Amino acid sequence: MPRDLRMSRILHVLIHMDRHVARATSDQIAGMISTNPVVVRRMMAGLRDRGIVTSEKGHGGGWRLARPLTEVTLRDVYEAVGAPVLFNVGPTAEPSDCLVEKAVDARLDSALREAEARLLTQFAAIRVEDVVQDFERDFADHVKTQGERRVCGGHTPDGDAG
Amino acid sequence: MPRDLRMSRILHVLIHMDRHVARATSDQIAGMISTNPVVVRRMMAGLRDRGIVTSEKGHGGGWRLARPLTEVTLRDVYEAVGAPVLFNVGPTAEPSDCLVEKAVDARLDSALREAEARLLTQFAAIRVEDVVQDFERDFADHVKTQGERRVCGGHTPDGDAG
DNA sequence: CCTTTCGCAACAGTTAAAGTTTCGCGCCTT
DNA sequence: AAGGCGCGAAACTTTAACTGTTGCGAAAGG
Repeated sequence: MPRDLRMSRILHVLIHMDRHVARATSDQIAGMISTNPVVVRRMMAGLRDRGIVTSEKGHGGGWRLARPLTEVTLRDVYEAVGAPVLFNVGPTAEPSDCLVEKAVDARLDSALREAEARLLTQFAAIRVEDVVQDFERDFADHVKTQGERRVCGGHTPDGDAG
Repeated sequence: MPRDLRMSRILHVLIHMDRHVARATSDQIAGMISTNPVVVRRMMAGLRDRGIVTSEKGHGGGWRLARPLTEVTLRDVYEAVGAPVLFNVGPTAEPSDCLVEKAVDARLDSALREAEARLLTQFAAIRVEDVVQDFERDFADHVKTQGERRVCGGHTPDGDAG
């Protein structure tokens, strides 16, 4: 159970916006992911800087998708939150004079860099729209077996339910 | 949160013990990795439980390797420190009722699990002895180009220089 | 008996994300 | 033009895990 939840939360938000609420205020978004509007603005700022969403102030303001989710990959989202360190483990931060430590850290670094490169490649290959497809399949099954049309937090797939 | 340095530090220690100091007290080991003996004992406890090292109390006590480094892999070390969470990013810890969140977390989980499995497989394929080989090659170069025989922290490759 | 050395418990320090509070500043409505 | 809405940003506190530190107990040996 890792710590940095921003990717998960942002994907959650982007999909809700695409499917259910074209425009959403930070307050409404905060409701979707059970947090508060300041945290939302902090997360969304990176997306705005990368042209994934836009923000508007004042009455009728809030957040909108700036491009379709077919043109946003998980890697875009990862970078939009500042490309945080992926691994919780790793070699010592600063190089040492000790040749033993150098050899150890070189090995660890090599393994971790390869794993990181692979993971980022995989992130780049997954469009947010692919996750939407996953959701739609799950949702169809859910409706069929349980007759329940609500998704979560009062939102339905056909419109904003506040 | 700072990165988890235990694997790096333990590998450093194991190699020094194998090459330079057959027996070492927690105090001496703490000197090798610039920390204090309590941290050392905490790290080494897992290795002892897994039969990688042994500890003895009292005069002449301390730590010893219990088996050759050809029989210890990076994965053994990883598990000896409690198999900490590898990734710093990931989905929300607890499953949600929201189908969107479920779809998001399933995708992230899938990508991360695959990356984790690959990394652990790679750790399992690297014996600590392989890192010793890396070190010996580097050390030979070092002696050739700089004529310096010290490794670090006052230890030489031929014996304990406490 | 006394020193050495590990074993263990308890607590403070560090770091980055998450959560909160409180401003200011545009923008739309009236 | 006034007022409320909503983002922007700064300044905290909280959280979680490893790390660092102190103190006491127990075992081993001279």
